[in-house]
Amino acid sequence: MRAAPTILHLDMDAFYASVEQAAKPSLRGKAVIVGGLGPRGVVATASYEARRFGVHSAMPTAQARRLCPNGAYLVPRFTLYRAVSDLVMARLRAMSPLVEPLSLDEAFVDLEAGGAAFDAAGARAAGERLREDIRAATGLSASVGLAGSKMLAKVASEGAKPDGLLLIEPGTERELLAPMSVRTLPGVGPATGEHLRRAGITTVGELAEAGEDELVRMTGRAHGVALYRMALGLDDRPVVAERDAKSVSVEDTFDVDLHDRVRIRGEVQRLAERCVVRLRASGHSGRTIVLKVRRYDFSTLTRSETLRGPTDDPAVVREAAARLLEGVDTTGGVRLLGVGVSGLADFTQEDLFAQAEAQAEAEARAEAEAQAEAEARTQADARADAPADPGGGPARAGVDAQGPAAGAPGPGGGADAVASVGAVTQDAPAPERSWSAGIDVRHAVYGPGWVQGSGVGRVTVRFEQPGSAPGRVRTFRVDDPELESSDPLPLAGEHAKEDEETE
DNA sequence: TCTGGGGTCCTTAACCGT
DNA sequence: TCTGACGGTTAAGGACCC
Repeated sequence: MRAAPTILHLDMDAFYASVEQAAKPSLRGKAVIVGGLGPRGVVATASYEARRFGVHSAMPTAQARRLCPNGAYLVPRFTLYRAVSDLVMARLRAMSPLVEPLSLDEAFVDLEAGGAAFDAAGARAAGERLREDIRAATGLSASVGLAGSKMLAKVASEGAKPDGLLLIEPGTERELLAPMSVRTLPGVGPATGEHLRRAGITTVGELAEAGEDELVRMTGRAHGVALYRMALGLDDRPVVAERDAKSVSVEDTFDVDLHDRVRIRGEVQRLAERCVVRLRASGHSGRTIVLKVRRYDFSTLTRSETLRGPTDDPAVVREAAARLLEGVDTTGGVRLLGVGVSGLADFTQEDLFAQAEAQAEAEARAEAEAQAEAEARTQADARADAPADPGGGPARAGVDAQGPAAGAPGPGGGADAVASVGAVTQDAPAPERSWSAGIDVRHAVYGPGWVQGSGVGRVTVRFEQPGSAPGRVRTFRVDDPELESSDPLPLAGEHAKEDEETE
């Protein structure tokens, strides 16, 4: 157990919010909240300035607005975050081949495997170099934790935040952990935390004292064993580079609950299509179709069906999802619908066979329903665009359209159903362009900027860009022909240039 | 105006076959 | 032939993570 502290955990500080601040000079030093902006949105990330008001992630955006009414509320722009994340991950991979990304802003690195460090001094040096590197490449701050195991490295980076580095010396971990809350251990969330609290266990030290048998009895086999080992600072999970996806899913929460059964069926069909697009983009097919329904009272249920073989055929997934929906009572209203595929397989020869079989099966059944659904879909126009893939051909097509990517307003917040914004409704075909707060735009005269807000037929744009000084604000009509949405501009990083060539 | 979206892993129960 | 143990698969739900 005397492992050298050469496992590194990297955590970008308030990542989404920090990227937005880097991209929008006028927001530096300000409270920035990134998340869903609709009536049912939640906060994804709050800048440290916003956290001072009590805003934190997973909080309903409405509550955040009450706590911090003057913050900048922005919609997340994942393509931009992914691009920045790629720059960061590239730095990590330059240190070691053993890099395990956990999300866009977090990763483990096994420094020893890469020959980057073999002892505490070397690890600390590598960690500091990495932080400088990331700042130079992206302008963002990162926190680094170093320890002899993944769990401890993560605890360390948590303690290092923001913009710091913390190394846990081997031999000190038990004393270090003992006084900490059980909630600091990965895997202990609200439910387990409360469960343990009722048993009088609130610290990691008390967890260790309880003993393995007791913990297994309280929390179940796998959880109990893992908990006990973590309480002792024991964790021998390796850093694994490539972990393949186990499922693909899409889901939508609606601004208002859906009651109309026809509309619900239509939404399920749309979700199934989107799910398949993603499934194919990931190079997989899948065998189990899952329908998820969250009802008006927030109770959630799932229904699943396993096919005889894997498929990536939109028709097959659509029909399976429709079948699953028939077994669900939606009276009272539905707030969320989701469609997923699990039991993933890479494409293989047999798939073609299984697929044809599954399809024949499904087709035999659906028929009549499909008719009704087709009609339902007409009303759910949206910007579905969807090439539809009529011929039903194998459609294994290499690239398949990935959508307009980047800055496109995207379906983010159930664009339909809006209307609510009092009256108006000019002759023109409704607001077909949605100017979500935070997205990038370009004006024919004033150049690049971003949407600061919109409403009552107006959109307010701030004209500035990553390298520039804080910019001026101007207001336009939402249908101003000189205004268009645009792709995010790269952040102003010293070394950013070479990497962008590829984009 | 309470509570997103994308995942992972675990547990339990039912069922099937050996 | 009946019964039981056991393992694998499927389905459903829940906790947790970022």
